[in-house]
Amino acid sequence: MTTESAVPANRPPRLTDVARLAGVSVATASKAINGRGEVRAATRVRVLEAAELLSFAPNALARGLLSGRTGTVGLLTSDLEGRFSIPILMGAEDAFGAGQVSVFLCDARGDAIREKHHVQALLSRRVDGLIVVGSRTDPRPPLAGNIPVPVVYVYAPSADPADISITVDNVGGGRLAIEHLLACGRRSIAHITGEAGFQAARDRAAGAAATLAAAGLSMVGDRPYFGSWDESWGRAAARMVVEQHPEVDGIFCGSDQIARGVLETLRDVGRDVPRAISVIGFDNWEAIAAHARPRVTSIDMNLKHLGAVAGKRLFAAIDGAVPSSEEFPGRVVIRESTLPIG
Amino acid sequence: MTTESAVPANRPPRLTDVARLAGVSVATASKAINGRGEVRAATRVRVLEAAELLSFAPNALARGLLSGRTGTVGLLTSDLEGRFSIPILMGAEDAFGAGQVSVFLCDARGDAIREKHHVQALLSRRVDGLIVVGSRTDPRPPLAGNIPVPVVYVYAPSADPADISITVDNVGGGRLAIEHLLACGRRSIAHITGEAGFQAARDRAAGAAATLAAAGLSMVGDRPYFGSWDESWGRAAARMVVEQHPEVDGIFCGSDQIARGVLETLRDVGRDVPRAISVIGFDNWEAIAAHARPRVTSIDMNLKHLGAVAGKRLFAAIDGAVPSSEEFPGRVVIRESTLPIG
DNA sequence: AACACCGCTGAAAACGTTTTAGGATGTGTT
DNA sequence: AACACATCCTAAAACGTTTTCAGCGGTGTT
Repeated sequence: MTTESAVPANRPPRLTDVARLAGVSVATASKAINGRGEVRAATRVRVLEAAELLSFAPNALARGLLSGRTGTVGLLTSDLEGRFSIPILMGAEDAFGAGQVSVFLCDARGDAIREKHHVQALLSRRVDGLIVVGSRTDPRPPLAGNIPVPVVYVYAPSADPADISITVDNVGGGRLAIEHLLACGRRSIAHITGEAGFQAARDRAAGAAATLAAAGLSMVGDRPYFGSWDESWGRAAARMVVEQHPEVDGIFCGSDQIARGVLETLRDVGRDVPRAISVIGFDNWEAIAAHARPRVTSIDMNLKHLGAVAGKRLFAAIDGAVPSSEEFPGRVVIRESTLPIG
Repeated sequence: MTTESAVPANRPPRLTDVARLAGVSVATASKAINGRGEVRAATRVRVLEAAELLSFAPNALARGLLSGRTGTVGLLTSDLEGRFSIPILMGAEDAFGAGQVSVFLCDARGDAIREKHHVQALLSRRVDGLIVVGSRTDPRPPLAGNIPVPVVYVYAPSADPADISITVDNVGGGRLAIEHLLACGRRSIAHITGEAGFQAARDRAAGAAATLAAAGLSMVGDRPYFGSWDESWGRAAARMVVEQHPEVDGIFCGSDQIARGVLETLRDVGRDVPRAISVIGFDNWEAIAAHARPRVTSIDMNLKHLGAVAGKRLFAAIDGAVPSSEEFPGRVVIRESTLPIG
């Protein structure tokens, strides 16, 4: 009962252990495992078997130290709670998942100090690149200091147009929403949305206004109803709209929460959705939109796709390419609160 | 205009650069920067100034390779979309944030293969420990293979009682909900909840039943109404309950979504909440509970705290301690759907 | 003036891998 | 039999840091 000579004590196996077990040098073992260099087939098999037996996993630190590449990416988000970051984060993880890349997650909480600190930590760990995820579409200041690795900004673009930003086309989103309401035969359309301080609110409103104008129409009330993003504003604003403009037959809401509030009021005042009036939301937040009564048609911003694209662009940049910024359209997810004609 | 001799080309500065600029050896520079060993005050200052000037950040790979500690933790979640993982994840990040630890995020999507793959990747990067976050409270199989670092399971406990699991006391949560309804003077209480296949549903129901029994009462309908976790089940079940048991004056819902559905039905049938009947939800999902009309009292599971505790216990385990499993109580967040007496 | 001692600094080894350059072995050619 | 040449393998250097140990100069003691 002698102790198996090549089995290491109580530590992860090293390449040395594999080499010893296979009866070759570490250099040969390395080449066999990585499929590089000239190694005889029989030798390669022997090494691979040894590695398998010890369940050897190469030390990524040593490898990274030598090669300069760590196979590691920093993901800097500004609000982990927010529901915008998560799908983006998932998309990015997807883009990496298949390969050999792992993601460092950091939440800066929208705090510049914390952000700087996290960037430091990430750089000292020699990440190959950074993805910066924002929670609103207003441009954000670019990362401070000179960052020695590629950076891709998602959702919230960098204020510096020279940076790579992957964003949502909110103007187009507003257009899509109005086009859908028009396709439903609606002609008296109001727009109830969130805080005017948000670029997203202004962009969507601009897209909506332009599309209505192109159809020879104007917004009910002549301007968007800016307020807050939540249900109570939807309830209050809807009440105003139906009282002041009883002819309204379509409402474009800046968020699904607003849409739910709007639906509630319409129900209270006896307006039938979608027969008498159509309602469309924004964000396609499943939990909110898909469980209302009736279920809410909404604009989906394809955030997961956005994240995936960001991941791919970052890869490209790491490999030396110079990707440019991109803006992606949303799509209409039709549910029961709108009734397309035909 | 000679090139500053100590300024490196176009690469991150190394300790060598700092040492050269300060006119000392790398050994001394290292000691000065880390506050270790005997370094004369004047020398230390000179080194620190040089480091500052070059904005030197030590290469964590090299450091980790030597010390065996990477200051890195793996966070393995099974559903990033789910709203349970996120607060936990935030709490854990908080627990680490202040220190020198960074978090590797991986989403296994509930897929065992992918999970194994991610664990491999994390181990090859020599994480110091692992946190495994589940999305439902049913025990999960422990990580396969022998993991050479400490592991802490959160929310979903490991099926192996020898592992460290940090969980929510769902039985206690059921008790809290019923106690609150009793404190509101309610005596005819129904329980509408999600799928019976979920341990969480069964635990909460058990806690509720026990508490009612201790008060000499029984559940309206004599058993919980198991169904699904969403609003439509809340609507349907509430209709059944008020028709078959018109005496009902309190409803404990297994989720805030169910509670919203229940509220809608009660409104439709003209039952006044909270005067004629009290409703309490579970999860305290802000977006759902805090925007209903009336706003929903709910049980909060303190998930963020759970994550923070998991982080701390992992630290302790890394430092050689042997923490044990812990179960944490929830708390009642009172809103408008219940009206406490007095 | 010789000695011990203290405070500070530097040379070198170590962590585990990849890569380069060169060595050993064997095969075919003259 | 000597040579050129593949083929396969190994020794050693390198990545950037921390740590150990020895050395060096200066100070106080005898």
